Amino acid sequence: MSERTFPLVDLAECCPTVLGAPLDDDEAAFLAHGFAALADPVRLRLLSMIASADEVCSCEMQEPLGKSQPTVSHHTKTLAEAGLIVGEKRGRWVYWRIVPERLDALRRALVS
Amino acid sequence: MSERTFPLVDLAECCPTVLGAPLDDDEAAFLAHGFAALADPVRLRLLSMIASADEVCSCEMQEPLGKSQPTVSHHTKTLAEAGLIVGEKRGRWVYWRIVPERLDALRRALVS
DNA sequence: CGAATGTATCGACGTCTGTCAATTGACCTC
DNA sequence: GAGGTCAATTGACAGACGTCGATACATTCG
Repeated sequence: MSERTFPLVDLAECCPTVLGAPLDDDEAAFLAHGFAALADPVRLRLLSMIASADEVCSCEMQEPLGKSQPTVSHHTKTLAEAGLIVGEKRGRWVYWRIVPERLDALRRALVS
Repeated sequence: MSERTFPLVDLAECCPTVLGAPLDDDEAAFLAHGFAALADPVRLRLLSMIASADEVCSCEMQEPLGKSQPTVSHHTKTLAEAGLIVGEKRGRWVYWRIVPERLDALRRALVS
């Protein structure tokens, strides 16, 4: 392989990280739960739609995803339980937003 | 199996990101496959052990993980197929190393 | 009130996944 | 070669997961 520079300093300050020291059981389970929420194409598309629009109603996502209403509801629940999104009910609708801190924590876990 | 090459430069600059614009099906599937490899506590501990020691023999990981030899082999295969680690056979042993570029690509997909 | 609409839950189904015992394969050493 | 050691594969099994139709729950509007 060609040369590679290691940006060691950066943001490796807090939080459990995969690549620093060996993880214990609890840290591994916590991170695995987060990554499991990202391990499905439909959920990733859901997440990207929400992130791109800042706030999205469930009813807006069903059609572009090509999935049934129960399926969309199931996936939003999974993402919410993983702490990646939060929903707010206004009237008959539920509006979802990204939780940037949680995504950041997962991202930082992968810092080299 | 058609071989597809990813130049390092492209990996460093391009690549799908979850939070920028809505993902299409292919991008979502590609990322989901990567995150799925991270979605298991045993695999995360495996990965962190390899990353911490730079190079690790399979035989060294079986005991601290408390898993059977076939199970460890199964997980290393999963990680390798996701492109996160590579193995080199030397004599009777297989030594595993991290593939930083692949982890970086997944990490960058989560950039806000 | 009752009808309509958006969401969540339930039940069922097929598929995927994690696990291990048993076996096979590769390699080393005597 | 024979026997020993490490890794990969196979087969089997239980549990988790993605999906959808049907249904129940909430809220708004006549």
